[in-house]
Amino acid sequence: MRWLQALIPTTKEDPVQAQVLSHKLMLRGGMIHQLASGVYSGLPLGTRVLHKISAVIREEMDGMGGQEVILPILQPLQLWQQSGRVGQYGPLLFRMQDRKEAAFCLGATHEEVVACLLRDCLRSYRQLPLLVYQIQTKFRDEIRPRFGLMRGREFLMKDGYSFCLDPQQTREIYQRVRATYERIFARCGLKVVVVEADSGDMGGSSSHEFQVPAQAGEDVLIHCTACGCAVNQEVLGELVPGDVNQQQQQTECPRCHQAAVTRQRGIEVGHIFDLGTKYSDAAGAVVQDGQGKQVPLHMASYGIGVGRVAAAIMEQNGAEGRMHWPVSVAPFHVALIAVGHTDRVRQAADDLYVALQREGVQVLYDDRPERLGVKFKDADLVGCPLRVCVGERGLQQGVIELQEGGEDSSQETVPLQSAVTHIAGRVRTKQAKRVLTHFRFVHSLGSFALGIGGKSGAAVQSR
RNA sequence: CGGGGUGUAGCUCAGCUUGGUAGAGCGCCUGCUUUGGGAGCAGGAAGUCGUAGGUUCAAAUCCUGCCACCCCGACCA
Repeated sequence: MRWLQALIPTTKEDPVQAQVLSHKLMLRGGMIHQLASGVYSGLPLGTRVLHKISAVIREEMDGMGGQEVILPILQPLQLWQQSGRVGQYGPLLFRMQDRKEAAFCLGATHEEVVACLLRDCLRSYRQLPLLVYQIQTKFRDEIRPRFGLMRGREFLMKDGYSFCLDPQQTREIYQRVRATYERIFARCGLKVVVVEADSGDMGGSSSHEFQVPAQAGEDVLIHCTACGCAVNQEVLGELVPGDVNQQQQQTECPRCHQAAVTRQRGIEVGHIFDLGTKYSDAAGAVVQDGQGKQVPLHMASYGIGVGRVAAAIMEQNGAEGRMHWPVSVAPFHVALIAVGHTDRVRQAADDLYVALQREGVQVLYDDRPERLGVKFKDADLVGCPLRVCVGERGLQQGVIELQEGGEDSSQETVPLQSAVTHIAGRVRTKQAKRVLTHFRFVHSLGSFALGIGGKSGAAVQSR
């Protein structure tokens, strides 16, 4: 993308509305634009990041046998009445009526909808375990939207739902999704901790949150080095005394009562729930098992806040006026900067821009007639993993300059002739590192869960 | 929903106390000079002062209602 004509409205100053780092960076970097409280437009850069994160999620979910679907955003309110969630969840729902004055709401989550879907469309227990997911905008009339994409009233979420024959099968899938989630976040360059959580209005027996430790986090995480428990403070039903902002301070563990508790703030980027049969019962979602008996489907649900992941990455990898994206989710691989305005520089930069793209490298080419300082400051904000400068000074020696993202990375020179292969190679290496760390293979859910290939039906029956 | 705060140009703000009909910096447009970390000079475009009403000869300024946004609490991906 050529910067001159791109919609990237960077700003020199922090917008007043933003308090936390990720929000400031997103606004200053021209990634998002606020329309109303908790409602944002995604500008080209922000949209690209959300797409990249979504792509990682899709790869991993598909890789473990998940099937992507698109569930309706427009939902009959009646569904929520049947599941009994209008009560607690009610105020969070955006409601509306159709022309016949029938009550509808916008999808805040899809347990009800997907339970109905499976009730009608599941043909045989042989299809189980089944995992469907979608990546879609969710609507919640939050009491207090804040911090940009961290808590919006309209936000992009990946929600997944598994259906099993029994609790045991659900536990297996649950554990596998948990492992998949850890891979997803690792590929996004995030350090996460998994904590026990409160399942809240969602219902069900057990739930875990994926928390990114960060000052800007809205949750407080408790970790006990003695008993090993890691929980969200809200689970304990009591406040652990002391100052959250003093990480080193150790207090008594509410579980094992040893003074070995550390606490930190966290951003909840994912949450998984073992739901039992709550929604299946409400929807009448049953299946005939191997003995011909009607049994309710056992359900679990799995969420990831896509925008929140982006915000969390920025909290972890950003600084004032500066971002550094991991290649996997960066808006562009390379920021290409034309230094100076001579014909020779322009020609060389133009050529490099075209050649790199031909090699599959995603390039943000700053071709604006701006001064260098302006281009560098903006490049700092956008935070591409690699920065390439083409300038008169280098061209005289037949080289361009290459720099890794990040604050104090050193600069190296690369001969112009080998620049394309060198840069493309560097991008591939950075990507490969992640792929190798997270090696995986595609297989069906059933065969994995049962530890054998093929005859999943028979195996379920023998259980 | 309770408590606090803010609404004036695309952005950050001054002007309001003491009413007299709107300003600065940044950004944007034109020209010249600059050009290796947010340039200089000259010229220019841009605002129903959140909104509705009231007081007044006269309201950005005083009064009342409403709305929006931000911050602190409950909520969540």
